[in-house]
Amino acid sequence: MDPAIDVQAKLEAHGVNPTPQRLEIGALLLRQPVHLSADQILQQLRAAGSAVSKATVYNTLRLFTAHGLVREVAVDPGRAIYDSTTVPHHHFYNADTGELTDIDAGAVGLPGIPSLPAGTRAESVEVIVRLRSR
Amino acid sequence: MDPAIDVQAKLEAHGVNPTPQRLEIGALLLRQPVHLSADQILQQLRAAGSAVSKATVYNTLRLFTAHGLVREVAVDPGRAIYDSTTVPHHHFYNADTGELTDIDAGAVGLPGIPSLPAGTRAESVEVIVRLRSR
DNA sequence: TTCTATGCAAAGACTTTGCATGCTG
DNA sequence: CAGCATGCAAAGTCTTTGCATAGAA
Repeated sequence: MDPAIDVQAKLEAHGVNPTPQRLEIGALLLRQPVHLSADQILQQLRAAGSAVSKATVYNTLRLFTAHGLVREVAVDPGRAIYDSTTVPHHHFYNADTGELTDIDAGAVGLPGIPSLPAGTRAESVEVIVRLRSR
Repeated sequence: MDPAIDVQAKLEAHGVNPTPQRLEIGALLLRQPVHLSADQILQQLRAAGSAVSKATVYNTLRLFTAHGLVREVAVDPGRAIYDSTTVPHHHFYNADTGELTDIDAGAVGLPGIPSLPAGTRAESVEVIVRLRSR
């Protein structure tokens, strides 16, 4: 059972055409829970000898996000982090190391979100606990 | 009681030298609770006839943040929003309009943040409720 | 062959850096 | 006069766009 099959099936299940570049990027993101920036993905591709362009990495990440294969995490204005865990959950963010750690949604109670502004619906509730190394 | 005095006093209380440019930027940010991006601040300065450069706006915002006069809110990777309310609180973020609204910290219960990773201390806990227009 | 989808070079947006200028002791 | 603080032009960094290419009908 070639693990590449998993990635291909996952792309197809989400309506994404499995091109070679998307399979390469998907292999890095979709086989295990990871938090990666676009640049980290590009580094890993280069290290593995791949020649996928930077623009294609960005476009692919945008496509994956639009199709629900990954989630964008906003912790640092200035670079997006992509999270391959798509079920609702929260994050520790260590501002000193840049390290991002998952917090299970069940571990955080969230009673009493106030009523939403008129004409809107809630799309997600995200808790970020910012840390500093001690 | 010239309101400009307020801004000057506030800068001095936080150890920031009140230069003309900083007073101009402070007047936009520090007199009332606002959420502004660097670009919005630049627009407002230009509209008021000011000639402060873009770089100075960015540098000043960084300085204000370092001295606790404003807080950076990470909602959109790609542009920072500066919040003149520095006491702990949370946010609604309308991804369609870009609008950011405060949620009082008392309105959201947050029982059970799991124990922190070893060697770290929590700096802040931020809840972001993402909205879409309906 | 025409039409659509794909991938990347080049362009754009946002932010930081390095240095010229002017002020302080 | 030496040294430091300040503000901005220019140089990054990160991301998106537009078009050439390749593939499908």
